[in-house]
Amino acid sequence: MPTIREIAQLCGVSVATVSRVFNQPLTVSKEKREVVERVARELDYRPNESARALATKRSGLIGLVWDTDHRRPGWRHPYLQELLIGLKSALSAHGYHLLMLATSGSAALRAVGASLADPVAYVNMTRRHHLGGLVLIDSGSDASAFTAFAQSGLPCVAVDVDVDGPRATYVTSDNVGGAAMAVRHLVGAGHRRIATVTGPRANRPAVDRLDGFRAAMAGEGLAVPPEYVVEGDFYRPSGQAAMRSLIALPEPPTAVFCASDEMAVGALLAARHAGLRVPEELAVVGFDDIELAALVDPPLTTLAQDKAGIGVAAARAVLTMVHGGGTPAPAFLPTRLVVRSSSR
Amino acid sequence: MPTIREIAQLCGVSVATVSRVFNQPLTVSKEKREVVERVARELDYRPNESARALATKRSGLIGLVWDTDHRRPGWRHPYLQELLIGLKSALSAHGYHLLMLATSGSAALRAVGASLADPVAYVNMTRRHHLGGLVLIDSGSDASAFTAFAQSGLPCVAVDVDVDGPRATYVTSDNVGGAAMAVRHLVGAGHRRIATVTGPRANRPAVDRLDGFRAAMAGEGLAVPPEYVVEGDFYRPSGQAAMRSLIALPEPPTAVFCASDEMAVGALLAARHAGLRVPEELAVVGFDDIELAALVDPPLTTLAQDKAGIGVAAARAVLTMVHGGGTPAPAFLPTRLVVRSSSR
DNA sequence: CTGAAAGCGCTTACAG
DNA sequence: CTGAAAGCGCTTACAG
Repeated sequence: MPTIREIAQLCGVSVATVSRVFNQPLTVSKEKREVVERVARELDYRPNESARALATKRSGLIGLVWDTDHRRPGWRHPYLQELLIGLKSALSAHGYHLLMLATSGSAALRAVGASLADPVAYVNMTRRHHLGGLVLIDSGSDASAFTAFAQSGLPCVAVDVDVDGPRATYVTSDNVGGAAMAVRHLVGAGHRRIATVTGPRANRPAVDRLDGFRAAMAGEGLAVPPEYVVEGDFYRPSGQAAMRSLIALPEPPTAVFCASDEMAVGALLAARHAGLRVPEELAVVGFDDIELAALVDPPLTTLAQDKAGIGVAAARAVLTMVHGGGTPAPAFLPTRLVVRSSSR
Repeated sequence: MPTIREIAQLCGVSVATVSRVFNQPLTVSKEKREVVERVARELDYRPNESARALATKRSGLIGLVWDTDHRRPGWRHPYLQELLIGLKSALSAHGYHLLMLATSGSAALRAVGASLADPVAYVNMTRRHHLGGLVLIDSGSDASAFTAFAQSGLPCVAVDVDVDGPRATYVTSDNVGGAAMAVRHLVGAGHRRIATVTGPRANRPAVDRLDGFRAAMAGEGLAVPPEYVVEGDFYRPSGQAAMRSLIALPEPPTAVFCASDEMAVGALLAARHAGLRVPEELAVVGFDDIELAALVDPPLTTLAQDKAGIGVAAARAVLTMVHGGGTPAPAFLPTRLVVRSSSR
């Protein structure tokens, strides 16, 4: 690969001039600029990014923190692929690459004193590699660690976790609004006894969906008896168990809003086992709109999240901070009610 | 962040000695080494990776090529998440990070003359960032471009695409063996009229699955009439269409082996629409073992790929080359027959 | 075993 | 507008 020196020699100018042509082209005379540009093109010159990062203390990289291989092996992000597509596309459009940071739980890092999901380790990597900022994806157990990142002062944006810090923000769906839409949809279909299966209490989207559910029920003048609120963990078995307990109630609900599609599928299974027809005897509404939602029997009514849009919004937020545009407010992306056959 | 100079001053040694403590510890006297190590720990010293990469021409990064946002927007990798988990874990274990390279179709890169999926652009990025090597994931249309990478001489390993080059290899499932298992399973269940829905002709796994199918059928002494081989594109609609045409045959098959679970689900739908009972009147076997396979009705018999294992194998292969261990032979990971209710 | 020095390839005040 | 020079933080022959 040619270097800036070779270009300079071939053009009969100094390396400073060559550098300027790429970084502040307007400060170079038209003639010299054109010569340099032509020669650079002919030699297919590309700046060495390591040298660049060393000199400027900036790299064209954004870090991605996504812990994978410990503690919750079964954990599966409901829409990681779409999220990555949105994130990567939006970052690419601005010439940034995405660096998936090695899990801090790795042997190599543990050797230097880092513990699992250790924010310090990630913050160090960020500095060592001159990353512009960090995107944090919760892998089901690191939410608390995220707070520590957020306070590091590095630009960071979390997905589906609310963090707070000088240069920290987050992106999530409008979970409150989505849950409210679910309630209004069910009420509109004539339901009055509506239960909900929530996500974990510690999870922000779970809390918001419950809040939205409660607020909308109150708005409709409907009561929510305590036994109509069952906590799940977002996974299918918990939805199935929750539904089983709801069905066993003296006065079971006629409709249930599940805080995730996985749990809604579990609810569908429980209904089938109990011999309940869906939607005639039980209406079910989920949240996420995962691929499976359209394929189960009956197809699931759900609140679709703008999965790729969340990735795009996260990318925009980091880039805004990287470019000195201040810390953006948290973004709440609208959800969309997709009515299928599991409710009416 | 402290630098090597500060450590050196505090310890009263030269920067060379400090550097050696981290890179060739045995060449430093025990006393000095221990002092340096202690001070480094106290200051939480971490080497600046940009400086390191500049000096050594090596970075602790492996590049990932996965084009996302063009030409085939609907394309979905059947097991990207598991693949990434395997890849990242195995890389992490050796202290390497994974750099998701910006899509070369981005405006920024196009501006410098790179076209879509342009191997040259990726090869350049690899050099500019001193990446150790490249992992290539086919996004449905880039297989041909992969050949160009492979010939660049950079260490690269492709997933599910056969590439050939001085430092290129690939990882895939034992597709031939998997298809053969499917055939033997169906024959064992008493079927003799067995059809197959293949993937695209240009796709290596598709070709291998067809070869395995044919070989096993021959081995069982069974004929494969030409109309029993229908080409699909791995997606559901194509499986559904293919099954429809098979059902319409004067002598329809009693069993079908689909080269992907998505197509098998399509086949299931076609069978349902035609009023055929599965598995009584038609047995269906898929390939992949995606999450959906266990959840459709009836649950799908399929050949499970070792998804994370493929990622791990890819990681091992690049690292072997990075560490000068030569070019590993292509790896064919075993598949596992998972018998569910769609066949018997 | 250790240090002085050159070098990796680029950027950016500082003079002119 | 342009160049000489210092500097980013590290590594590695080369002497000793």
